[in-house]
Amino acid sequence: MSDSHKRILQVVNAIPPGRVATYGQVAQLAGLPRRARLVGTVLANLDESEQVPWHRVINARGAISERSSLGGSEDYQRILLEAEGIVFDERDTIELSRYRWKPDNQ
DNA sequence: GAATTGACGCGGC
DNA sequence: GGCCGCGCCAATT
Repeated sequence: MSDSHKRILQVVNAIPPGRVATYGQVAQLAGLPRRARLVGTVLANLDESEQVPWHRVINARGAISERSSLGGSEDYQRILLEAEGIVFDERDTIELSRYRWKPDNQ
């Protein structure tokens, strides 16, 4: 496991419930500016035993990017987020200005 | 080891 | 935020 991977997982793991973070944000917090895509690959290859709240990581538009291989539960991520109090609008997006995680204030 | 692909971001139009 | 193109890095083929 690379150090970059560990830092990414650490950041994702630090996202408080009821808040979300974009890939770019996670990448930057992990010390990897503009490596949003890397965050995606790492999460895609996540091991089951990692126990990371990957559902709190979304794309820059505030929408959910689903995995290549859907395990049948396509809306699993959305369900988890709604369970934390996050509301989706008609376009299946959330208000980033309201739910985005702010590391400074948490 | 080169080419391809992939949970993306950002600047332009 | 809709679509297009470019950039970036790792895993896969």
